Amino acid sequence: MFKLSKLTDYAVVVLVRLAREDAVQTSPCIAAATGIPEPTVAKVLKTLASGGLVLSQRGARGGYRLTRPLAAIPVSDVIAAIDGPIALTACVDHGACETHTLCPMHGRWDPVNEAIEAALSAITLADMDRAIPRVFRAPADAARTDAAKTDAAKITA
Amino acid sequence: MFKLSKLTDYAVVVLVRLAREDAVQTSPCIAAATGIPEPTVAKVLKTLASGGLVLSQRGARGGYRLTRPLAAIPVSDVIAAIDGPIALTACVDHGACETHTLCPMHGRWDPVNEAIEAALSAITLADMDRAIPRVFRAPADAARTDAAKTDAAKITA
DNA sequence: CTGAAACCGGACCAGATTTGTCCTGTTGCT
DNA sequence: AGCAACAGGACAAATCTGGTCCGGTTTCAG
Repeated sequence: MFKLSKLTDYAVVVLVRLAREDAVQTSPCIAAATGIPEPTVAKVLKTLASGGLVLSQRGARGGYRLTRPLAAIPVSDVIAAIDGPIALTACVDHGACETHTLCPMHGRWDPVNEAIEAALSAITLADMDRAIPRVFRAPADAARTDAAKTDAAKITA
Repeated sequence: MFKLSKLTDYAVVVLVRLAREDAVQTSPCIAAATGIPEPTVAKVLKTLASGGLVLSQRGARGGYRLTRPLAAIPVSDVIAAIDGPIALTACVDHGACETHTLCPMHGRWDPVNEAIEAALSAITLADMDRAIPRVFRAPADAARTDAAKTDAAKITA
């Protein structure tokens, strides 16, 4: 029904959260800060890493960090990383449906697909970050402060 | 994964087919012409009828016909009729997620949603009809022999 | 050198959603 | 009347997603 997966939603939250710190952040830490279950955060981060949106640092004291600023990440990249390439229907980019001869719609969705991709490429995560009503910014910031303290404690410990 | 349902795909095929005749057409007839199973065609048409995109004529000699020309039907209308209103995430148009205070992304997807809706409203079924490679234009009625050279028909957009 | 912390990558199950079909009215032409 | 065709919902099967868990590997700290 033309919705995107919840994982993509999470990915945006995680990425924005990741942008608030310079240091690498662990998935448990991000999970605590965002309220998303830890295994899910880990899964999202792994996917984002293989998509090249975040860098991973292995070993103790490891974690993740962004590869580019939020303003350089269009929404289309996040969706592509999580959900795979944007393709509204099976006909769009695979050469064709199995039966060329009977598929009366081959290539039909191409212009639609391109229009959507263009729209999605024009919006960056920085835009989405700005779009949050201020009512929700403050609490998020508060949560961040707390979490940051926790992080600091852990790091200095 | 950011795909639309197959039903929507069918709906476009059915609507385009419907536009080729002035007279009302029955669902069995359309099913035969498009190769889509008859019960499914009937389901799609019923949905489209309740969405106001086609008019139904009951009784013997009944059938369906378009309420407006293809050029006056944006893709967004078809999607809205089949899949419901366009809403990328649950947060988009419902007031909010259950827990306002903890949802750090309330309202975040709004600009994205609007961009997509705009892109979808700008493309009509007539545009999609034109987008079909010529190999597939005439032959919706009769399976053609030249299906092999579809590659040559790669869109010249 | 040893241990712990953290990522890697895949398998896995439960649940929701979608697909496609059918059945029983109701309407309206002939 | 009789028949053709739509109306509307119920339904089972299949697919997909969401979310979790596991063993393995890498790296840092003591």
